[in-house]
Amino acid sequence: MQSKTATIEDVARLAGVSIATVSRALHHPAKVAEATRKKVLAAIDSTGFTANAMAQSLRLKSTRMILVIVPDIGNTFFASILRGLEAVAQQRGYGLLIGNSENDPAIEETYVSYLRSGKVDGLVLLSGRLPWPAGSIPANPPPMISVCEEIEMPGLPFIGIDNQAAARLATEHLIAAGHRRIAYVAGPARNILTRQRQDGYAAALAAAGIPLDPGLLLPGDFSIESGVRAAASMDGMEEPPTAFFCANDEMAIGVIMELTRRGLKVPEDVAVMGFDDIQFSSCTTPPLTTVRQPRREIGEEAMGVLLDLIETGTPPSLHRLLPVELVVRGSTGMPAGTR
Amino acid sequence: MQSKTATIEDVARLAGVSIATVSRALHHPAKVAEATRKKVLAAIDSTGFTANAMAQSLRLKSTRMILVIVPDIGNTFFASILRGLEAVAQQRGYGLLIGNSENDPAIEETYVSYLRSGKVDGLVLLSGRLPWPAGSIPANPPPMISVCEEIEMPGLPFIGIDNQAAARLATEHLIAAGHRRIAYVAGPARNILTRQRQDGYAAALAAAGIPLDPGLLLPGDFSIESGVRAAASMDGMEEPPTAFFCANDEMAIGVIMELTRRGLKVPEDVAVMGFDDIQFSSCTTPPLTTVRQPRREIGEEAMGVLLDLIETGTPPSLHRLLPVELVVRGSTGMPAGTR
DNA sequence: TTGTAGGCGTTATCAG
DNA sequence: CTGATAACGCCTACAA
Repeated sequence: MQSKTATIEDVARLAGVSIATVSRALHHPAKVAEATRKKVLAAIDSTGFTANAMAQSLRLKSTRMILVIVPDIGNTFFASILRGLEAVAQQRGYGLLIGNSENDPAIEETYVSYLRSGKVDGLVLLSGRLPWPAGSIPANPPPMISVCEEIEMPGLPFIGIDNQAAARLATEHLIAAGHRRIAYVAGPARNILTRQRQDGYAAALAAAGIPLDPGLLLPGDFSIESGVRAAASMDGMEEPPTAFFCANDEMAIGVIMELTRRGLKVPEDVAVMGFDDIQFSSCTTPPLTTVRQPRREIGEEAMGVLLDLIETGTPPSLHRLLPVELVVRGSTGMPAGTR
Repeated sequence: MQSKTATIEDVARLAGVSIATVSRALHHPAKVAEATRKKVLAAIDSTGFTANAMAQSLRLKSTRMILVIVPDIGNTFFASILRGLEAVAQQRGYGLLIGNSENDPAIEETYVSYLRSGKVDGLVLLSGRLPWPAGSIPANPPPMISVCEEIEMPGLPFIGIDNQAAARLATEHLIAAGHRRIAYVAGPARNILTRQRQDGYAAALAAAGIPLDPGLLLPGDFSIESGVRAAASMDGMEEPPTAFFCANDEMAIGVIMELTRRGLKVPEDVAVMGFDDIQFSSCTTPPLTTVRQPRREIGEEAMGVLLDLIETGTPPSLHRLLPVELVVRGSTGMPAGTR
């Protein structure tokens, strides 16, 4: 229709009112006579007018955009969380800016600039760390929340699960099935999830009176390949584990692959347990027993808290843990007798 | 430091110059005396000034933001494409707004409003369709490009692969291995990828003098479950296929799962071929033979073209196809003799 | 080389 | 109920 996009002025002219009235008709319908409102709406319709978002944001000092920093967009673990985040954002009239950081400081730098320049109103951190170089947190940080991977910072709200309790649950399942030599395949050493899950693993062992064998603490980095390596490390052991508890599903998948390659049967010879319940965990042979996090709910909850924070300004200082669920599939079972 | 974010005025005052000079020092350093530039930079430093992006965008009529509509954020297929898109966007000073549409018109509606309200400068379509209700394409559409799933619209540039040729390549690999009864597991009926890949499949069959058996055209929807169903449909057949060519990897994974569940060996009893080479395709038992798309390159190329279009305004009307690669892994092989 | 001033498109305040 | 009008923060002719 129009060759350039219409402005509020065009609408005003066509409707025969002032631009103030047009704006009011849109945002405070009650303050405008029904008849003029109709005229304005008609004019908007025929001009195809849409308010310029930049002008609005400048005036209102709010963009209704939330930045989500995710460490790896290719990790399906984050997809459901993003869906949850987006669902309530959309519902409350906010948009989501998904930023894939790849753990690259240069990229995080870019995203920080979005905050500082006012491109977004708030921040969701899925990356387990603040996007600022250590120690240089700004004096007045933007509204933000950390999700799943807790970030230690006073006043920073967090939504996730009780990783220690969940890991303990998982390990207990293995113990209940008769396993006593259970390996723990860890994530990156400094990762908080790794540490919390290892604590849960240790707690379950302790409660069952099983001494923790440091030789059964296997390094990993959350990748499939590191799972493969962990399983391969059985080679050097005089007393190999009868079960692997992996800090995430990807590594568990790697473990299963390598075990299978070596002709070991899962779960008859060795049991494998994952963590997270990503989509493909039900597609392995055998399907993976794991711990499911309520990812969508985590996302929904997190966005709710953040938007409350933005809109009301009340720092909630919240630390909310959602319940997990043990998903027993085929990769765990009775241990292969005594070995 | 400062309790409210500094504006250009604060910087100007501190540096003892006008705001115009500050702006110039930032954007046209050559037009400013070296000494004053230094003063300005120092003032910027000590105020912690960052230009307000909304004000800039309003003034410049450009947001340097690109919207990417992806149909399903949980589909790992898109991750590498997004990385490619992001890499060149970042490099050229643009940001990416990733919009997950879930094929939901209501959500697409939201994203369209981003375009109309000037929140973004351009659009990348990974969804295979325009985000406007049929027939209501705006008179002056924003700069955009379709990727992977071609959208038929005059003047709309496209970057992807030659799906027909790729599918033919895949099918020929199966034929070369001796298969003559090859099933095709399709995607959603109206999906263009499905049709193009089926054409390639049919062409390969025709070239080999193998009649196309319509009973071997199996419905699917790109999901793992539909792959399971496709494999299960062997039940009713008097002459079951000795190979499955699936229109994507997810369905191939489903096929392998169901085949295995039925006690059939892959590839000894039945061969399976996928399409896309998603991450987990190397983790199935056996690992999946498939066709790899150069996804990162596709993303990079697409963003390059789009930004050229935005910056120079020249409609390229481009239709660029990138080469694919046959990735032979364990799920294909010699057919089980004559059957 | 620098400063002045107009305007980008909105919204909200304040008179009428 | 409606209309001027002043910001919002920035960039860029134009003038000095």
